[in-house]
Amino acid sequence: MSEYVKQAPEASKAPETGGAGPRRVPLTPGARRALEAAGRLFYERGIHAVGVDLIAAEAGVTKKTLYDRFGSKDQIVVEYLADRDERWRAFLADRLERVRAPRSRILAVFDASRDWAERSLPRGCSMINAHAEITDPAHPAYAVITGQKAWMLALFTDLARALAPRRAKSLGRSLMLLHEGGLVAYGMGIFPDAIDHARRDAQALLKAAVRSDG
Amino acid sequence: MSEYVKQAPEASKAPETGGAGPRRVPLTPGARRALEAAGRLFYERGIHAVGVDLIAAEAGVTKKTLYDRFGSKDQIVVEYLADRDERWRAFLADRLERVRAPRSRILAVFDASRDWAERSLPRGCSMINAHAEITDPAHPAYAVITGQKAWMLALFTDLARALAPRRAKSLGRSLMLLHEGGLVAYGMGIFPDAIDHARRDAQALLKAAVRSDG
DNA sequence: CAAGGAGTAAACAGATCGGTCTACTTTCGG
DNA sequence: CCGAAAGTAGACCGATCTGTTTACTCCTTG
Repeated sequence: MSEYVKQAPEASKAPETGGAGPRRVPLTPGARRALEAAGRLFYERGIHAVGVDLIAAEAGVTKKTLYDRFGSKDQIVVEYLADRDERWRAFLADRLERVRAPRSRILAVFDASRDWAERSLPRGCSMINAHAEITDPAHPAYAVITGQKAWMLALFTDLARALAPRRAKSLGRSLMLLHEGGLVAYGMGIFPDAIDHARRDAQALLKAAVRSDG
Repeated sequence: MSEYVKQAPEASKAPETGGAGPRRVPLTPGARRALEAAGRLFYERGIHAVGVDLIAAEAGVTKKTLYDRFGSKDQIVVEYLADRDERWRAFLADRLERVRAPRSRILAVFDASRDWAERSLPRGCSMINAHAEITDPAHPAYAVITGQKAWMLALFTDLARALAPRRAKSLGRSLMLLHEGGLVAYGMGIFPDAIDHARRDAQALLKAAVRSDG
């Protein structure tokens, strides 16, 4: 892998859709198939374990197309993570739109995570997994990973503010801990229904928080 | 990497020290240095990102010695994880020996994790990280990873039993969630002092659990 | 109709991967 | 004193890795 210099030739335009972050490459049909294949393979087997030749073969695309569109494997990794993040945020936003009560909105995040997790292999959170493989903070994908977690923490904190404003910061962090714990326990198969268990614990936590907040 | 067939030539003896698991190779001076180097490199950079040539060079050992002792890179990975697990259990046992009150013993696990984490790079739990890279359940290291998490869950459940016997199973899982969440949040730098925060949440949880258990 | 964007097919390059091998040296216990 | 264990030094193997290149084919659009 090159030293993070390469971007796709036509990159560095496109409007900001969600959070900040490097790049998005225009998705031609071939690029779209490549990204879909890369996403599946990266998630199932790990990033380092999947080569560009395999991605190209699975996508029914030549390596030239891969490099014409993305410029480097590192950029494919960035697109993979940014794409998953974007999808997750859209999925979650849709779930949250339908719920009004502050307490239910918080629990809806856990429900969304459970449903999201159950629609693919039980391999847990792609950001946590990617963080285990990408150890260099200068890697362009690193910001996507930490940005996703920072966004989730901010979300929990915001949701907590509507429920217990004085304890929002601490409560947000506690919810984050339960949520991350649920994702990991689910991904590693430590015990069954881990995300549901985390949800129940969150529910108890919220009850106590409301009681003790002004 | 070979298909998991290779073990060190002299393997498959040595008494069971801790939990079950595939095997420990006798540690000659060269093998010890190699394992120390491999452990540091694997943890800091990830398993797939570290080659056997680098391990040999950092350990001041030739590749022949590596393969005479371990037989394969896969076996080095197994030794790396089993060694860390063994060390962690010894470290934790020492901490637990000094505490008697059931509630304090549970909190001592969080304290031990915090201290253990702070003595190395903030890269979180080596088992969680390894699980992100080793995706094949047939890999000999997989049992070490899942075995470690199962052991931790059993530990939390046992400790919980002394405090709230009727809720031990559920309480053990809740503690596990907080603990794993703390490890991940710490490893990814999501917010400061994550393990301490998890400890505080565990403390509150224990208070409530005692109140509602027989 | 001409030009350019998107793509296929496939060879190629250089580096690195895990792993093997030969030849020689050092150390130590029976 | 001798043989086995543990090690160094370093060449070597085939496979795979990321990335590049040449030559050609579609298809769309001005």
